[in-house]
Amino acid sequence: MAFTYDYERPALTVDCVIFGLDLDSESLNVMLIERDLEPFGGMWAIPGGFVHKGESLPQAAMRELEEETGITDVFLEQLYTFGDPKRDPRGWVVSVGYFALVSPDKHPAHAATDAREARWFPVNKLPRLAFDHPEILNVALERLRGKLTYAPIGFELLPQKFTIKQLQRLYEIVLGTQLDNRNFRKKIFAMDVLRELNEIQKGVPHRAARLYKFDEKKYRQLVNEGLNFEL
Amino acid sequence: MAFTYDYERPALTVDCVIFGLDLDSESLNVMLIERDLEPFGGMWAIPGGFVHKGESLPQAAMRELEEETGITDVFLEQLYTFGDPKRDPRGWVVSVGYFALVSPDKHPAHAATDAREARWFPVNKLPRLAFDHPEILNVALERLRGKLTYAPIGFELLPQKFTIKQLQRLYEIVLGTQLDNRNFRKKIFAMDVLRELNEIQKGVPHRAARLYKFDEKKYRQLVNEGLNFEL
DNA sequence: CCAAAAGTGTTCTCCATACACCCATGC
DNA sequence: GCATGGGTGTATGGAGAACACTTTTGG
Repeated sequence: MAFTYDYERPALTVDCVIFGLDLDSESLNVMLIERDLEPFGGMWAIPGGFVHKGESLPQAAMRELEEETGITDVFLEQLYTFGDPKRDPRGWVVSVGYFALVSPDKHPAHAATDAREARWFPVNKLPRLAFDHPEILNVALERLRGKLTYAPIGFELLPQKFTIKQLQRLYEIVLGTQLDNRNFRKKIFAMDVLRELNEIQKGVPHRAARLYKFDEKKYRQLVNEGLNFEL
Repeated sequence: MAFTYDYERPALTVDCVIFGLDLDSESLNVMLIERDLEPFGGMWAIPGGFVHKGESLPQAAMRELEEETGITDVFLEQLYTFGDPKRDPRGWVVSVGYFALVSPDKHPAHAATDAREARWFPVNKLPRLAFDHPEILNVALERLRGKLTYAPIGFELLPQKFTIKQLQRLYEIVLGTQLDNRNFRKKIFAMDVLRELNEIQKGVPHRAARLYKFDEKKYRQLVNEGLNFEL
């Protein structure tokens, strides 16, 4: 029993890279908070904080998310653990990185947050970041881009009801590519994971597009039957 | 400064899932060690141990690997971090999981280890494992299988010089599929990442196959030019 | 010369790509 | 009726699946 205490222990934190999509400005955004304490006072940082005893890691990540940004109920996935002994000037602090995807339904990517000092930044117009947060953010971005093509996580960044074009824009924005309209539609419809709604877009100055929902039940079922999502 | 000490800290460990391939018995193996201490005394476990202060996580993983199994200089990649507060009956122990791939050149997957109590087990004939190690092992296996198809990590499990057939067997063994001989060759040659050697297999009672090496330099170069490895 | 595995040629099908076209709606 | 984006049809090439075939070597 005793030997678990024979070594000095690190402090343990979670940091959450929170992604949001702004379809108006066509940008992928990240939520950052302004640090008031030293070190790195006045700089921007990824939301995060210490893991409490008795908490699981995802619990800690969700708690910090809510405390610092007011965001709840989002897609959350463990990213990577950063443990370089010099990553925090205050001492030995190991951080488990998470990444979160928030839908504009739950939190508009251009609006202010409830929490003071929290703001969205476009991923290509980031301020200088505290600690090793640039690295964490890079890892998160790579993961998001990588995973987008083979897992249905993009829907987490869209409103529940979306048009095919919006879905396509999402892929184009995040991956930085241009996709052929026709072929994108064929591909996504071929997978048969969308439910067509009897509703159309509103407030556009041209033909309104049909709205769709991601059908998660059907998706799971198809996966069991051997489907592998790919876009 | 003081506030980094306001919370109780977890013990931090690394655990390494070590994969090896035995081409004779055609099995994917995992190296396990027999625990002598309680809890879980007498059960088998994934090699691992406490992270020391001043060490980075990969350093700790490599050190534990060498101390417990004698294995050095292998492919090592961070897997996932396991932090359930109940995962260790001794208290709060968070573990960063790693997975390692070892070549038969460096450590034959059927031989005994230098370290006492360390042994290879075929992944489909595992003993009961201590702690949450079954879960860690599953995550590692999924990662290995997933990554094998889109990253050139399979070569880490083969000797430096190998035949195309051996490479194919590797994929068949790990993925549990059967691959068409002709098509496999076409695919791997089409990617142009192997260097043909002026050497052939020895000691086989039939036509000897040509030996190849993975050409890492060429691979990196091709990746820069837009190649994406896939098998 | 024969068994056993190495290594090759070739057809067929399907799907990603490219691009032209028609449709619906607001102004 | 025309501009704007939504939505569809279809020819083409290339890659993967399937499978028959030839070559080389040890005994």
